[in-house]
Amino acid sequence: MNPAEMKKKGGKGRRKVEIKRIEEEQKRQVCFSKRRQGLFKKASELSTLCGVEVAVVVFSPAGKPYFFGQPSVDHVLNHFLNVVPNPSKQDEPMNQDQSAGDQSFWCDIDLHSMGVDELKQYEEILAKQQSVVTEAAQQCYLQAPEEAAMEQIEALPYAYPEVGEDDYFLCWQQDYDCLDIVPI
Amino acid sequence: MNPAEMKKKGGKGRRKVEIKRIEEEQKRQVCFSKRRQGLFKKASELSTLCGVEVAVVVFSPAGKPYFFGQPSVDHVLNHFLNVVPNPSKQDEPMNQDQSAGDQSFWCDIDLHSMGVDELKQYEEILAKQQSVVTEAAQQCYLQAPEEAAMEQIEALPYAYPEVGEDDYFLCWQQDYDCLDIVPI
DNA sequence: TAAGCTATGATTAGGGA
DNA sequence: GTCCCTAATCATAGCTT
Repeated sequence: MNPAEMKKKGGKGRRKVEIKRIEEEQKRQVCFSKRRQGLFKKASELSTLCGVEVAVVVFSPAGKPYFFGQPSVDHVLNHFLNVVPNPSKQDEPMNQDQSAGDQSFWCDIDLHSMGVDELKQYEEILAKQQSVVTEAAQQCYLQAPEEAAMEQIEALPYAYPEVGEDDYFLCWQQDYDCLDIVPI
Repeated sequence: MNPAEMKKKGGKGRRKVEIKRIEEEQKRQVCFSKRRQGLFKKASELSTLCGVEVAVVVFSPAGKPYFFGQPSVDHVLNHFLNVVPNPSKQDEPMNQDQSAGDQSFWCDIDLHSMGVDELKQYEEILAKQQSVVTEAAQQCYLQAPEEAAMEQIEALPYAYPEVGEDDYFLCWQQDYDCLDIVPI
C-alpha cells in the first residue's frame, strides 16, 4: 500500500507502542481511558474465571479515582491490609507481582475440603468470637447504657453478587482469634 | 501453512473462552497464574504510559495475596482511602461491577461503635455461623468418616501484622448469613 | 511440575465522527 | 470525553517438554 492509499483509507490500526510516558496530553487521556477499561475487564475476567477476590484502584491523570472490586473494593482492601500490613516494604523499584511472606497466621479454607476435626476446631473459634462480641456488648453497656449507634449499622452498604448458599471460605487467624467467612 | 503442517506443529493456539468459573482446579490455577501476570503487566503499562497511580490486589484461588502498586500499593491505597472513604456508594464512570442494583448486604462495622442491641444481633449471626460449620462437619463425616484433610489447614500461611486486641471490624451479610471479623 | 510454543482470539493505536 | 472502524500487535489456551 502506497502512502496515498495509506492516507486515504489506511494508516490506521495499531502501531507498536513503546512503553514510556505519553507526553501529549490528549493522547495520554485517550490512552488512559481505553486502557483503564481494558484493565478492569481483565480484572473482572480473572475474578470470574478463577473465582478470586480482586481490587484495582487507579487515579486518572487528573487525579480522579477509578476502581474495580470483586466482591467489593473495600472487602478486598480490608482483607489485604490485614494480611499484608506493610506492602511498601515489599515493593521493589521495578514493581512486580509478589506474594506475601511465609510467616503466617491466616488460612483461607474451603469448608468442604476440611475434615471433621478441623471443622470442630473452627466451631471453637466461632465460639470464641461470640465471647468477643459478648464482651464488647457488656463493655458497651457499662460505658453508655442509653446509647446505641444504630445508624452506623446501615452506614456502609455495599452491593454484593449472587452466591450459592453452600460455598464458603473460612479464614481465621490464630493469634488474634479473628475469622472471616465469605462466600466464594 | 497446509493442513499437514497444521497437524504436525499447529492445531494449538487460543480457543475462544467463555468467561465463567473454571471448574477444574489444575486449569484454574494455571489460568490464574498466567492472567495475573497479564493483569499486572497491563497495570504497569497503564501507569507508565499515562503517569498515573495504580494498585492491584488479588487473592489467589488458595487465598494467597498478590499485589502490584505504582508507586506502591501502600501509597495508592492510602490515597484512595483518604479520597474515597466509601467507594461503593460512588458512581464509577465506566465499568462498575457493583452494578446490579443498590441492594446492599455488606456492612463494615466497628464493634466499638455498636450499641448493645446490635451486638446481640451479631451474637446471633455468629451462632448461625456455627450451625453452618457444624452442618459442614456432619456432612463431611457422613461422606468420608475416615478422611481428614489435615494438611490443608497449614497449607496457606501468611504474614500478619501486630494489632491491638480490641480493635475489630465486623462485616456481615444479611441474606447469606456470612460474616467477617477482622482487626483494623 | 513448571516452563516454552504457537495459532488464534483479543486488544488497542490511530483516525474520524 | 465517547463511539466506531481497521489492522497490527498482544495475550493466552491448549499443548509439549
